[in-house]
Amino acid sequence: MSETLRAELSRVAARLGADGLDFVLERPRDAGHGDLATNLAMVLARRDRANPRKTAERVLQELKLPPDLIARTEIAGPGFINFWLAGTQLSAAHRKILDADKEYGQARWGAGLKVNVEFVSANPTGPLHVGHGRGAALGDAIASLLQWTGHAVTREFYVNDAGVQIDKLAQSLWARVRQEAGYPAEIPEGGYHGEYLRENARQVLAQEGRQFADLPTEEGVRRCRDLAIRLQREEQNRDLKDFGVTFDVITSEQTAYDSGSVDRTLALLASRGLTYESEGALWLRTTNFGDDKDRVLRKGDGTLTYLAPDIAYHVDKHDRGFDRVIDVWGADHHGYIPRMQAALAALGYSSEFFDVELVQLVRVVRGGEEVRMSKRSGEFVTLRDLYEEVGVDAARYFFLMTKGATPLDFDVEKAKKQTDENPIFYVQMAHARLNGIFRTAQREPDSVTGELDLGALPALEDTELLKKLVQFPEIVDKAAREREPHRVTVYLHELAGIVHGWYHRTRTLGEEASTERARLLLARAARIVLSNGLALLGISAPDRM
RNA sequence: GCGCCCUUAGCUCAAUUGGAUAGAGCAUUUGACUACGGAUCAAAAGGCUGGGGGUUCGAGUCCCUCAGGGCGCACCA
Repeated sequence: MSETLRAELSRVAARLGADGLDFVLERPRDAGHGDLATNLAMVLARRDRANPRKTAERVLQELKLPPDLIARTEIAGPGFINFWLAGTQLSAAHRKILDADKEYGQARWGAGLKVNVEFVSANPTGPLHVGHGRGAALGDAIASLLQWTGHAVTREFYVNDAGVQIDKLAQSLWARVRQEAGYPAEIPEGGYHGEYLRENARQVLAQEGRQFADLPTEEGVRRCRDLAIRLQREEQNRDLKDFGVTFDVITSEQTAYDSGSVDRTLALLASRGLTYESEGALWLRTTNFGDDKDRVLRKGDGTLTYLAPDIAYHVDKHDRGFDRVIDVWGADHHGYIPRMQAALAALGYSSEFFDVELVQLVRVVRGGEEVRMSKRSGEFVTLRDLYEEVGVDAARYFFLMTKGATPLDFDVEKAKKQTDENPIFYVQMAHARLNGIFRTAQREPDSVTGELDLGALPALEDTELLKKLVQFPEIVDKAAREREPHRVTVYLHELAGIVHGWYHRTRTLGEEASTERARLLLARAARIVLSNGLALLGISAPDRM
């Protein structure tokens, strides 16, 4: 509907001698300013150094609008032109909700684009903590948003199963195995002290037999390496699965070494003249591409830095045919972005290819006090601790309430409360209440069909609700473009507020037949939007609570 | 010292990416249950958007500057 209006406004702009003028047509913040508003007259007036309100009058004179599109216009404020949509537009929009049903809110503008969303990618050295949880909720929701807008999405997890931290892990597990078998042993310097490795050690002894602890150190550590990675990965996968997050592809750093992909990438960079030797190390000329210093790929001792396999990994994603690659990283890695961008630019990839979404730190708070320790990990609060206490729905909702770039205080007490202090119940209850209407009426929501008769909806609340529902696709669209799932969360909370108010002040069952039918149609549409929005965020929409 | 992010109501956060009178929830005060779920609703109060300057019809949003907080500044990952 807004496309028609936009086209007509462009035509008028051209006619007034301003072809291709950049103006905005948008839904005003304030409902009192109409359904759509444009600043066209103000932009025109600036160019002509004219009075914007006078210009607005001229625009309105030129504007030819079909009466079934726009019911009313006005000139307001400094020169805005406000439009009120005709009722036929609203009932048509309502029909779209029922027709699309579970797919309402989806769009196709991303069709043909292959997108890789890589998130969590925790080191396999311990349980996932709450920060990973935020990354998981955010990455999963971004992936869903991109799917909803037509993109072909792959959810990917990258395992750093090579490098020194894995050596430490192997040595730590081996030490725990020896301890469990009754031998004196110490966790090495910089090793992992968490309780979970004791559990793993017991598992290993149970699986492999007690004589495992008597292996020569070298062999014991070597076998502990594989065992530790496998056990940690299995646990992480369980934690994620129970959190409602699954991955399409899991890529291992070690595999990149083994397959020669790292060597090929180094050769590729060298063949393009992007590397040089200095002070015994191999450097990448990232400064030519916006980084503030060149970066080491191979250290003086002959081993590779983390950057080398990481570039290889992104080359691999490129070679797999992705048009866009989105990495969700912890904010503490932000300093790493320029060098990765520089490396990929050096390889000639489009600047649109690679993008990073940063997730800021999560502080877990209980009654105003920061919680630092988990019984399990001994160092940090695990993701599982968190969602087992507050529930998966509440955890995901809280993670998606704010944008990832702002630090988050996760208040455990608040998320647990089944009261009005907890926004997740507010939204879910709106859905459950709507369902309650159908339950009381003993009708399936899907059985209420037909055209929405606006004349049978006398209350202001009816129109307010309908207009809010119709905004949903726009919200999804924006959230997907900006990669900001919290826009959906905020919208759902607002919608829930409108649903509660509508429910409280109007009645459905027992009203005059035409009104009852119209309100049931409205309730069905609201139920669809709430349920779709929650589904998008990976949160359940209960029929009763 | 340099770089990035953040700073909005007492608290936790929004604000259609430069739009009109900066909005919600919680907390506070007041009111509403013989009606589809009161886990709700309605109302009041709460703001120099950290301070200062600039850009323009118009700034929470862009630029400069200062202050406070976080995170980076590796031949760690």
